[in-house]
Amino acid sequence: MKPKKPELRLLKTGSGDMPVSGATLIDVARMAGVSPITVSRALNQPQLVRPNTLAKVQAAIEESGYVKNMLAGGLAQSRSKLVSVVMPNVANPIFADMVQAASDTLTAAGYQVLLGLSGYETWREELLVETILSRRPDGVILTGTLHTDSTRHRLQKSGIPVVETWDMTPAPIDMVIGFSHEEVGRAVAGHVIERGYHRIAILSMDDGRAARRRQGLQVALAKHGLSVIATEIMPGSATLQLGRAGTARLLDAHPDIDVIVASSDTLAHGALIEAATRGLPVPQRLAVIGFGDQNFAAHVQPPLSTVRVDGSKIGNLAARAILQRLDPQPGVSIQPVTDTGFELVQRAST
Amino acid sequence: MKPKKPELRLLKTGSGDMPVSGATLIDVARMAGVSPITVSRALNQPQLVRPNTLAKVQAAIEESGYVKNMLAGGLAQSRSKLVSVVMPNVANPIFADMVQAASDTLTAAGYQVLLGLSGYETWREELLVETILSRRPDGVILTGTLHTDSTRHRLQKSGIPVVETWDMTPAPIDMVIGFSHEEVGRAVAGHVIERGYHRIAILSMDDGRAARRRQGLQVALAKHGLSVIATEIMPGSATLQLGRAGTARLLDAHPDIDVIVASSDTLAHGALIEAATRGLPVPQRLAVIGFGDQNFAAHVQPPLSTVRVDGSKIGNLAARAILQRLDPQPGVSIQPVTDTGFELVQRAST
DNA sequence: CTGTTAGCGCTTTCAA
DNA sequence: TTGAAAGCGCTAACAG
Repeated sequence: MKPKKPELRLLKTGSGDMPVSGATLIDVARMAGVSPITVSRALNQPQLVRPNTLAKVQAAIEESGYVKNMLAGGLAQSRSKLVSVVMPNVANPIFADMVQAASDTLTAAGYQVLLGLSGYETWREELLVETILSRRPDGVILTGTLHTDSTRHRLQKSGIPVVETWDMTPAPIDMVIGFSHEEVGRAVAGHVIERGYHRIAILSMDDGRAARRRQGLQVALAKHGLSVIATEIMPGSATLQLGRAGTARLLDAHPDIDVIVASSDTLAHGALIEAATRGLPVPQRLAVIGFGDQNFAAHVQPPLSTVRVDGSKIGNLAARAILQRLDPQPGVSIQPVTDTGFELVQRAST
Repeated sequence: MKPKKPELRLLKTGSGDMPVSGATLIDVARMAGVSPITVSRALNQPQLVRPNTLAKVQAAIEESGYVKNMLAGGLAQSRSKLVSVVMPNVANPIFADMVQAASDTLTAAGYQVLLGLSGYETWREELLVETILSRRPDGVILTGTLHTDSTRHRLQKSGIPVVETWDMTPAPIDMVIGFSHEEVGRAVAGHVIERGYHRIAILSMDDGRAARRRQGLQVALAKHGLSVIATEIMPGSATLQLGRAGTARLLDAHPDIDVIVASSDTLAHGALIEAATRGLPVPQRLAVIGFGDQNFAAHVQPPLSTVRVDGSKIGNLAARAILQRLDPQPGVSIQPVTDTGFELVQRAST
């Protein structure tokens, strides 16, 4: 057992040498001739510190190259200023839009984004969420409303604000910002029926939300005595190639298909290319309907009909919902459960 | 001054009640009838703990719903298990590919990604890097090699591994994984010259790396007595619309342009659409060259020539470079400075 | 294999 | 307006 000399550390750390690696708040305090807590205040609540003192502290900070340690700060305050955004991947532009918007909004409010890419399996998400919670984020934004029980419980017990996105659910973990995928399917069905298509095919990714849209579509079609004549479910993540390949398979098996309902604009775009290659006029001979739309559908050739959803809007709303919970702004109000809506965008002649 | 009773806290925290919010390591320790450090070991170095003890600890963890606190752990160990990935945005697919790959690699190694979206101005990046450093990440992956002096110094002083990406530089902060944009420009020039194009236009974003490519292109062209007859620099971030609009401006002013060199595939795609709208056969009447390529160029109609770079590869290499520094693997070796190369992909007839 | 002690760097009471 | 003391929850460094 050695002698207890707390001052010893101070002397060691601050010895006249260069500030080799990291200056601490205590170092800054000593340089400025004030107590550590004063430096802390100068940093976090400058209005509580006399301008004179403030100046001394700031000089010391400059000179020492001090960088705040949020690990220590977060531990002491139980506030990490971290918000985690969890989604399957960032390759899909609608997710990229979501993180981008969430990040912008959160950064502006002094938070940082802990990125969690979960893939499409809930057990992966479960592992990820556990790791994420160990960082004590101040909020979590999830994609979708389908999670393991364990994920739901852990998040609920954590007591931090949680937003589920891109979908609706009667039993949210906490807050929800999304829309009904079944309803999207129904809307597409309405459009298909109205246009009089009969030979309907689905080109879709292996993804739960896409499945819900297919479901909504098929149920609504059935009510009108229509059914889907072929379905192609692609594994992995959507690419133009997959869209082409899937379309080729569909058309090879059923040359008389008159409309392809794709689960994403990327697949739909692939379908357009395949159609062009085969010399099938779109939409006269073969109509193609997409989903997603990054102001995209109207600009490819030929233009697509698509269901337009706005990842930026969802990301922004989700971030604002979290922020509103963290420090409530009297003026602002965000519905805990919000339907951001979707929009069926038709090309002139589809 | 109150009596010092450290035991008091223990009694308070662990009072027979429900584990209301967060159980701590100490709570778990008491439940398992061991010391805190044993729990810590059970979690981090299970092989050092007798199976019997381990079981008791695990039971206690289950029962208490304990979640590790990495803020505390990180503070104690000075290792946050966090790596920050900084890039202008995540909307550009090549950047999305980069984060995705970096995240995959880092997650597999037990690290998490702190996302930093910096925009295209170095002063924004500077602010961001400062905030990021306050989280004490174990590594930082930057985009580009153009940074403020302050950014460079702070990072260098921090002593953590840093990788700059997407570019080469004679004076790296630490490590570099990228390629020369001037050289890309030169390669494009070679292609243009070889094909005999004379009426050369540039369609580009307002971005430093794009500028370097333009520079390389123009210098190389000049050596062959060629010059660019028109340049359109678009603000903001690349979209199909911008590509169309820019192309329209170029063609309106110079109807005889025979090749457009675009700074991204998105812009190039926009150019294709505009060309199609005007009935200009590509590439017979107007050739279009892109940059980026997410296996994209070959699949749009008509196909593009493009300079292919691989965001995934860069992200993966960058992550591995960081990891290799954090705990060196004898077998593995990654060049501190690596040229990932690029590839000029030609369509058959361009 | 397990425990004791002493912090990591910051912020929270309270007090001055 | 400033300071002293006591922790936040965890782990390193030694013991035993």
